[in-house]
Amino acid sequence: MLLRLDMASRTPIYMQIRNQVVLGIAAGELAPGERLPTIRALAEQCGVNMMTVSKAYSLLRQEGYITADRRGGTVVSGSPGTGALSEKYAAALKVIAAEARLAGLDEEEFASLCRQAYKGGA
Amino acid sequence: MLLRLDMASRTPIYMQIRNQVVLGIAAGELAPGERLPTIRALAEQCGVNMMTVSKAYSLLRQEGYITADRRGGTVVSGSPGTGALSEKYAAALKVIAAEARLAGLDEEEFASLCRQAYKGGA
Amino acid sequence: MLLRLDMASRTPIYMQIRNQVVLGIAAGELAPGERLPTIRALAEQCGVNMMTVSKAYSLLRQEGYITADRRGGTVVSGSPGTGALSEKYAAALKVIAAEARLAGLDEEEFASLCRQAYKGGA
Amino acid sequence: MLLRLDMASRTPIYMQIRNQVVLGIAAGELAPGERLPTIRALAEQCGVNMMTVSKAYSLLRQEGYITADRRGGTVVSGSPGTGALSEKYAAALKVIAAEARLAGLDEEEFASLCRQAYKGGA
DNA sequence: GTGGTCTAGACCACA
DNA sequence: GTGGTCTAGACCACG
Repeated sequence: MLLRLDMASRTPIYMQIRNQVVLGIAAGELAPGERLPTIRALAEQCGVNMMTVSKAYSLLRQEGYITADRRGGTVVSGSPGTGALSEKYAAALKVIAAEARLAGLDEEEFASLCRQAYKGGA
Repeated sequence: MLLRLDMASRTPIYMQIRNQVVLGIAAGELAPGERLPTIRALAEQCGVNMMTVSKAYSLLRQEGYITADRRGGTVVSGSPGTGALSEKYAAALKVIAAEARLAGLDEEEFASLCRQAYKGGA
Repeated sequence: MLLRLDMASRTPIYMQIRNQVVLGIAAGELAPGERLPTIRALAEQCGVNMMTVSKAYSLLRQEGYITADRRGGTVVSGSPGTGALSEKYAAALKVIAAEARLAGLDEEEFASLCRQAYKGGA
Repeated sequence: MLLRLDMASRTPIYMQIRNQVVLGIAAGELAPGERLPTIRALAEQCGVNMMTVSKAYSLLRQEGYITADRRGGTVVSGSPGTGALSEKYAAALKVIAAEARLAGLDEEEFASLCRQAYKGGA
């Protein structure tokens, strides 16, 4: 599990970390129960401040993707799955679909792209 | 074409305006050649600062969705269509797909959701 | 709305701020739609760091008690009310009830104390 | 008397142990004079560090809920009962009452909830 | 050694 | 001028 951060991106670093952890979990690289790197270790590895990593972990914890075990360490939590995409992501998906339509993709091409994105996390 | 802005959202207002214009174009509510409201009019209608609308228009112009009219107005441009989703949106789609997977949706359900989002802009 | 912080308490400062804002809203001192002090102002007034106040506001926002208006400022949100006490607080209430019982209070005395606490926020 | 510890909770483990002992005493499951498990036994049973259990016992002793037995054991002490809720818990109760009010509960509903919490420890 | 909290600065996007 | 983000330190509670 190696993180790639783009310091020039307008996406906040803590959100980039959060996104890549989510991608890692979805891809199975991070199995439920597996331990994440410590805040300090990840901060050093990425060359960012501890608080930035801490913020990412806090967000992930709040979203239920990970849990902080009081005995030390942070582990991936076996997420139950609500069975539905959150409203926020559904709205984002609509915008992306509009972009795709205006880029000239037809419904099949877009659906294929989406399947590919889904499979990417396998 | 009525804009719905959420002042409490974390998405910047200018981006909300931009997104809704893109959605409007994709849905055919805004046809190529059609004239957009003036910055002043839209700002008043939405109750936001003119600078905010200006920023949205600048972004849309820069992305090629609209073009400055000869007489100072702004019109929807006939989109060329590159035939591919921009890298930025492809990355966002991957994250959304991961969210969907972790929410418990299988590939078919996600693809169906994507088709729906695409059709929504019809 | 004046905040009283106890720097010696083991309750984190950001949580003290959060609690007092909740108490203020419940007491009607902070009406829905009313604007909260800016992070900077409150930080200076309380003699704490901006980030500490920011953390308290973030928590309150996440809990739905306040909303950050993008046009600047933070306002009290008219909370809908779920109609039930969260599990976390229900558990805390059980512990308090046990403490009361062991302190020698009977059911009536405890209920009276609870009513008083409820009315205190009127 | 079986303890249920949540390693993912933000409440420290030693405090969870302390709280459950208090709940156990209030509920009568632990009678005055009754002997508590040894630190070592409880630590093994719960899968936590001995120091953690020791900390909980120290706190309970300091609060007067338990006393050190002559031969090294620990027994539940006959609680004197001060007749009043400690200031700390009164403050916590106020916050909970505020939460309840904002959750939409009226005074009766809250009082009923409190009686229930009190009776729960019967 | 872990995460949690806090400080005293700073820069930036947004409006 | 607002909140959001980040840094480079530090101390503390917990286990």
